[in-house]
Amino acid sequence: MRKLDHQWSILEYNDYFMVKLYQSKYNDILNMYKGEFQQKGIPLSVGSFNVILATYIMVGDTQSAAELVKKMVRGDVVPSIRDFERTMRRCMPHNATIVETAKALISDHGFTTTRILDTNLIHLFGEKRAEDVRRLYLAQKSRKLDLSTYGILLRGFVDSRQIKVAQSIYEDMVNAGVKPSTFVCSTMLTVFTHRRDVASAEKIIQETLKNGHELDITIYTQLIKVYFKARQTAKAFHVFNEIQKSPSMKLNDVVLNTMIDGLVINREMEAAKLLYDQMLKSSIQPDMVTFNTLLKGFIKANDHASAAAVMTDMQKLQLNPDTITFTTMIEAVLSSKQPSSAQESLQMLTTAGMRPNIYTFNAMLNWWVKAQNMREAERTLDILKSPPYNFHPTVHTYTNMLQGYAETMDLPKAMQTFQTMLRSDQKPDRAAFHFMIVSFLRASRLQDAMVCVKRMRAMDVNPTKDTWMLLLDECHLRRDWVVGAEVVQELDASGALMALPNELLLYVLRRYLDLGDLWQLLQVSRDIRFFAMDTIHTRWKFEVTPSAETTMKVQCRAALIALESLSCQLSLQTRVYTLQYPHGPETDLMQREERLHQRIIRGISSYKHKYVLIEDIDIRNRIRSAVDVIFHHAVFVAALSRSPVRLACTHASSNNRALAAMIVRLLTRLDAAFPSYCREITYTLADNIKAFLEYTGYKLLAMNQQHDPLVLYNMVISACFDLMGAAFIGKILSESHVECAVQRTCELLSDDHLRSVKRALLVDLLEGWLTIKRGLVAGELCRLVRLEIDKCDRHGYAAPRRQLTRHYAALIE
DNA sequence: GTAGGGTTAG
Repeated sequence: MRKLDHQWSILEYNDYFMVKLYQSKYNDILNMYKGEFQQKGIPLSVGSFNVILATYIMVGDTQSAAELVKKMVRGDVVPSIRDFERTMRRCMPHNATIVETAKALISDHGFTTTRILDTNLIHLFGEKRAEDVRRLYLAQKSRKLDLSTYGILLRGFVDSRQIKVAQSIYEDMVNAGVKPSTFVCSTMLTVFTHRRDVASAEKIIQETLKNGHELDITIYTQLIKVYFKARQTAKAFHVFNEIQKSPSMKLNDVVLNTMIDGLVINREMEAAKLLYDQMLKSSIQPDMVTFNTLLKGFIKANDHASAAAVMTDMQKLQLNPDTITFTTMIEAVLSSKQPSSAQESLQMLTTAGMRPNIYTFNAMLNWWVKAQNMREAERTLDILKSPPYNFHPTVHTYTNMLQGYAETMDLPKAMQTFQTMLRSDQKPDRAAFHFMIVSFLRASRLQDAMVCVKRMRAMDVNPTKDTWMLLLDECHLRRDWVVGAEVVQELDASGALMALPNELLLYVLRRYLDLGDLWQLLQVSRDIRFFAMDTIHTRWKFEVTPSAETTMKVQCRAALIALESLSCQLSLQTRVYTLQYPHGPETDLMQREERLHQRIIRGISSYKHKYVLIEDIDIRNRIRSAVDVIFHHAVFVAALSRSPVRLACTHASSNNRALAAMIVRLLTRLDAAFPSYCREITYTLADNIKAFLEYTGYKLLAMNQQHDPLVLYNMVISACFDLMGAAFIGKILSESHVECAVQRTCELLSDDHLRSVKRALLVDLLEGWLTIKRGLVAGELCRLVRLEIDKCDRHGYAAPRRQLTRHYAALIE
């Protein structure tokens, strides 16, 4: 192998080491290295370094391995993870663990040197191994890195489209007190442009200037772009003027193209054309970028004459349309030519001498998707994947397909595409997940859509407000509160709830959540307590902040909210089951109801006044306050919970009556719980009804006839009437109490335009409550009510008779 | 190691 008198070059030593390593002859390697190699003072090369390091690892001499790496801190050879892996692929292709060990050694002992760290990062980014870098970074994160290292990291992640990671590394950099260079500034401007974050862009510009760096025209160009993207045209023009005024900068084609594109983005085609005309007359002539930008704008604005004029100008300058031109125009071209197949549409390109790239294919594919022709979209996908193109589908390719399958409701294909996407190592982005979610929702698979959301969030991809909205709307539509609660939970956990625009937050709270849910939120989520309280305040108009005076009321309110939801379940089940309580599935509900009654009773009686003598008075007052709250809840709060939509459905009035019955059961229970305060509840209730009717009178006086707020108003009065009827059946109110109220109501509603309301109320009272129970003596009252109904009829009203239900009388007892 | 144009929901 070795010729006499021939001095080996480093390459020959390399070969020797590598062959020996392949043969696992570690001693030969070490003898040669420690002997002849070092005696002759031959400088280590990358290749031999890798072999020696591998040898130390193989013989278990970690100490020497670490020393070797540390020795490299001074010198020209850089220990590189990438290079080590390359050597190992040749020498030890079957050893899977050695690379990991070497990686750890290099990063532990080498990365303290900026030069070694930087080179490794550049190597890894060069191989598109951003994920590896991210893991390495997390290990280094705790210490302050060199400015150059930050620069490489930021640029690497921006180039691999990991904008979020770049942004968080920049935050680390700022926190470590490292000031930006122009390179970092430029890199971060791309991030801020992407995010439309003007404030951060301006801040980093100031920081860089403060650091004594001179900002060149490239940075200013980027700044122009940020402003345009963030819809701040005036500021963009300001920078443009600064460039023109500055003696150190010279206006060029890139700046002008950026300006034109910015105007196009902002749909300012007049201004864009003006700039373009000036350009034609100036020494800076338009180029392909200029033409493609203008074409995009005119096509988007549906100005085909101007687009054609641009094409003519292009020819005059002897420039030919390129692939980008074609991609820009492809939608317009295909729509006018209406090809019948993928093959045909491709032909149109190739005969024009175009060689499509992946962008072109994606645009073409998307045209078929939009035409809802998935067969041809699939064919396009096949063509782009096969020879002679052999393109790899991108996220956009898959996402376009997903959109098509979502719209054509082809869930199996959508799921299949999603799987293919994951297998091909393409990370689904928010749009991909969005269409998967749409696919599931269209197939009525809310639960699976939810799984998607969770998976999405686990991958650190956040849905936009539109995706959240879609999910919420679907839950709302299907009245699926179980999944709905999960959505709100995820929304809350994602931190997006508070970041949502107020409009959406209030939508969630007002339209989506019931009073019961809001009540939960008061206790569960501190962040949204303020909003929940405000919503309860403005929509349901009652106090929720506990204080010395209100604690009992707030507790009472909580129990009432729970009772309300109980009564809904009850009325649903009584339709199917028995009229009497103690059998069947009702029993459990009744026990829960009893527990809630107990809570209210305890709330009233647990209070001990410090002056024993007046305790008596306090309990009386507290019973009165409790009944006030109960009345308010039954008439105002519950009435507002019944939306007009709910009222229109058949079960609505049955729900209302169930609630009235439930309230009267509670009052009866209270009556029994405080026997020494005989009739206190009756008096308070009667007082409340009286006050309510007076209030109603004033309301009616103030009300504008044209506005007709009676829809809602009618619900409030009818809630009071239901309560009154139920209380009469439950013997909380006497015949004379009801009679007074009826008389007063008839006076209030004597106007012609209110007659229909009046009649409906009276009929409901008579047929829904007064006459449903045998043996109930209400002769006078019934006569009065019938008389009033007759009066209405004589004025020309004959409403259809209602079906009677006798369930509710049974429910009160 | 720095700047400009083409593909995706709502």
